[in-house]
Amino acid sequence: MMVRTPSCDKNGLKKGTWTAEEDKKLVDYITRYGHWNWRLLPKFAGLARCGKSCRLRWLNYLRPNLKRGNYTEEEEETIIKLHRRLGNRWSTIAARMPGRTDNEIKNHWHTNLKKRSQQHNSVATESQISNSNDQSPTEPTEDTAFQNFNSATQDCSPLSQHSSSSTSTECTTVASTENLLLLEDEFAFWDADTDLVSGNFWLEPYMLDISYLPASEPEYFSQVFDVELWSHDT
DNA sequence: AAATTCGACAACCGCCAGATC
DNA sequence: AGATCTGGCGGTTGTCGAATT
Repeated sequence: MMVRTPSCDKNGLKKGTWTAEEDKKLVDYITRYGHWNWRLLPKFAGLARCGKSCRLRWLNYLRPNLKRGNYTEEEEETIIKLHRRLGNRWSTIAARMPGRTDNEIKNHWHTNLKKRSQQHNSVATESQISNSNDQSPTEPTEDTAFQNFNSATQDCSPLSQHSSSSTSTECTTVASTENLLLLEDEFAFWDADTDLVSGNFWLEPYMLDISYLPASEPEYFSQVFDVELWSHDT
């Protein structure tokens, strides 16, 4: 749908929009051999693309079981909530939302949810100001608890992509017992539906789920990919 | 009806961390 | 130990169609 002007980089590699033919080559190759090396993959797959471009195309568009668009209220609330806690850690947020990519979530955030979140925040701030005299300063809210966790573990948390060289021992020292208890509470939900993350979804990497596609799209996919498509009943 | 603005999102870019040589 | 390679991430851009003026 989004069409970028086709162009080539200095190495003669193609840039811009992927064609159906390129998609087919990429899917065919990965379905058969997997993605063992993104840099070399395009050469073996017969694509005049850089590895990064192939990787991105696969992860954000061609990978099986991706949902596309049509965010539910629940999903949007989840994104807003997670963003409030995690900030712009899109990949971490995406990991909590099976079928959604970090890129898609990021886009949806910037085009839809940011405004909504800001509105929510301004309302929340107003009510906080009006209630500030009533609230005990020692009583952590859901969000402050998370901030405590973040500040205590920001250099060593697996959630932090920019981890430093701090050792786990140092991190344990920094994170107070209180914070760790809060952490347990905060991330209780993290395990609540791990089967979504660690279960069939990830164990069936090459099962193409087309249940989310409009009626016309399975035909396109089966033509383009020349692979057997099926949706699973859950 | 034409021009302009806006919303959507695929894709690129540069940076970083970890792995490997 | 240092250099290089690779994968991954978040920020940003570019282009389209839709909506508005």
